[in-house]
Amino acid sequence: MAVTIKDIAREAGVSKSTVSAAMNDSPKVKNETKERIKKVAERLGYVPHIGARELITNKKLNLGIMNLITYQADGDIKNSYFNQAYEPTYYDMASVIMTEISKTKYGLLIERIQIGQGELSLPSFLTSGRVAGVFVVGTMHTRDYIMRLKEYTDNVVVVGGNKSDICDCVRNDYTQAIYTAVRYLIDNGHKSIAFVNGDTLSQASDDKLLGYKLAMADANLPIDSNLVVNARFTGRAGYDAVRKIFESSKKAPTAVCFSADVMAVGAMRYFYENGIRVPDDVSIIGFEDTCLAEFSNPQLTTIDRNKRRLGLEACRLMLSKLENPKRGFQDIVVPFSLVIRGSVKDLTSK
Amino acid sequence: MAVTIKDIAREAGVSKSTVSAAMNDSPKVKNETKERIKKVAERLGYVPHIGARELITNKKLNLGIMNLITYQADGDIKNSYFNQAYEPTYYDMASVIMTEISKTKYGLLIERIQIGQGELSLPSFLTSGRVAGVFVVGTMHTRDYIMRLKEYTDNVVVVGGNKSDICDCVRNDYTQAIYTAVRYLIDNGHKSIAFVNGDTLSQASDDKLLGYKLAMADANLPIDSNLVVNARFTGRAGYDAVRKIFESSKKAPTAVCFSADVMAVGAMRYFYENGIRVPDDVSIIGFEDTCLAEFSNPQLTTIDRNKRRLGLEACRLMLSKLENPKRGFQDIVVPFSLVIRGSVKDLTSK
DNA sequence: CTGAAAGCGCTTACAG
DNA sequence: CTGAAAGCGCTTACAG
Repeated sequence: MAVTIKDIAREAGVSKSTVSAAMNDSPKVKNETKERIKKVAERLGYVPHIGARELITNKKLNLGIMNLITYQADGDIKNSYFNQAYEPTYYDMASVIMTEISKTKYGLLIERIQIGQGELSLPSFLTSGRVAGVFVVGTMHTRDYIMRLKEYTDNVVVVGGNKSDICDCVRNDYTQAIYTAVRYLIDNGHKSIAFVNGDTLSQASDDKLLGYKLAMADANLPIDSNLVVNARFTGRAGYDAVRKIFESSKKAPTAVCFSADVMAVGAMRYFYENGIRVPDDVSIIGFEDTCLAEFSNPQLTTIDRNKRRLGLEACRLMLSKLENPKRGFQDIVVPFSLVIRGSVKDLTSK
Repeated sequence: MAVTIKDIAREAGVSKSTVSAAMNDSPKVKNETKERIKKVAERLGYVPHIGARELITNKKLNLGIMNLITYQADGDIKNSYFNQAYEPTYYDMASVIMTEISKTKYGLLIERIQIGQGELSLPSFLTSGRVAGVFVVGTMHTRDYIMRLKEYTDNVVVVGGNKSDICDCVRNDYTQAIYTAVRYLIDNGHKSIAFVNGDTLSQASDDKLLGYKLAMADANLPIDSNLVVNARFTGRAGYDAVRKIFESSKKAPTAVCFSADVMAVGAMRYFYENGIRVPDDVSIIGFEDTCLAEFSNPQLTTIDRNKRRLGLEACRLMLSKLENPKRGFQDIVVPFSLVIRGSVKDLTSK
């Protein structure tokens, strides 16, 4: 049996109420008594019972994080990383949140949720009433889905998605980000630039396309609709996208902007297999800055979303909402940055 | 306010005891009453209060998973993926566990723990008494550390570590695995084979070294001690290891076996930068089968640890221990398999 | 400043 | 087969 406030009360010669007040640093308890009680608690190895506390305060002391998984055969992590959604991105985001939340009084539950296949399943930590709030990671959800979550809790923070009027959001300015990427290609002398956009179901795809169009327009470059395609967030999709572009175009583009690193690195396989050299024959740029970008050869030039900051802000928002449930929803836009590595060739100095 | 058994009792015209028994499918309740009660519960949207249940049963209804992180500056996920421990491996393992545990009555808490820097920190879900058991992912821990964990719970399952007499273990036969990898190189005609082993602190390094030695001995191949090095589990370490080997050897080895994919792919950067072609000039083989292996060019031949099976067995062990706390500790060895891709050249057909 | 009492939502003997 | 009572470990008014 674990030690309880009753044990401490007996040992310290005070009542349970006093122990409780002392452990919660209530100003009602004399400092001397408080210290004596705390010392006893320490000695006895007292750990408050979370369940009892949740019961009496009518507040949950856990938070949940849900990774929205798509394109994957039923929980099977084998089945080729190349063909499925690239999950390490979720982990990067989640890992910051884990570290931050572990410093608070909350525990952090985690669940992977498969969505996009008919009915939307909900995380069981939500439906079983375990959590005081949830972090939703990823862009592949709809407003309706968030509404479903909100039947269980009002404390929803979407990390790396889009602006929403029904929950807190932490995200990047996707239009500006892709604009910056394409602009960088243009500044390096590229004129024929393909754009491999993300999934049509992703909330960010429209913003990204706008960024591409704006950058091209600002440089007075015409847009060839054959060079703009949508693809899923997998290596395979990136591979297929560039194959289609390079096999069908009379004159291949000199550069390709991808709306996710995973597609860019997938495309590198196509280039490698076909003797098309990066960056000598084609320049490419990604978006996200995953480990894939740093481990590829050449290393991928990309846009760093600042996942650490994204996670930090998400925690801040969650904690503030928990403190002050009535405050309005917030939308935090985190700055991104261009990471120049080795996949873009400068055509101007040539 | 959430609906409680009291509400259901009133609505169904029975006592709280009966509601409780009915919801727990006790045989003591007549089927007819049971169904009536369940229907009411359903209609009212009843969700049992986990905390209350934990309190009265004196059992925790959450489990914890801890990812043992090494080589990393204080929770900072930026700071170069190339230079730090490769975490997606943890995520792969954890992801299977998430999926499995979400099907049970347990919730799953997650935490990243930095170890190997002086004092061993414990996950707060353990010290705060939230969990009924913990999954420990990774090889970078000591027996002492497991003992520390066991001060809090007897239900510890180490996933992907080594055999232990004080907890359940799910792992691979590292000696056999590396033997198989090296043997594959030998079968492809390689005679001068370097071995980049893992961190000296990893529990598996000794086993792996043995596998290398056995394979070489079985083929009557001499071991050049200059070709056997230890390295940390980072891309940078793999890079540095092969640089050292290739810069110092008079005759470079024709093949290198790495005890982790992350090091192999890190080494590919060195080869790429120095115009050493894989597999034409040097053959390499990894261990683990991470996404890095599939996304590299050429794709990395490696050993698949069968992470899915590893995670599945870990869950099975945890659940069985929870059911039957007195059973002895088990040691499950999961079969691995060789995944042949494009990083090994066949010298025999030449 | 300290203590006695009530009660959160559940389960578990025990009585009928 | 069903119900009344006790109690898990805590916090929160309230009384002194």
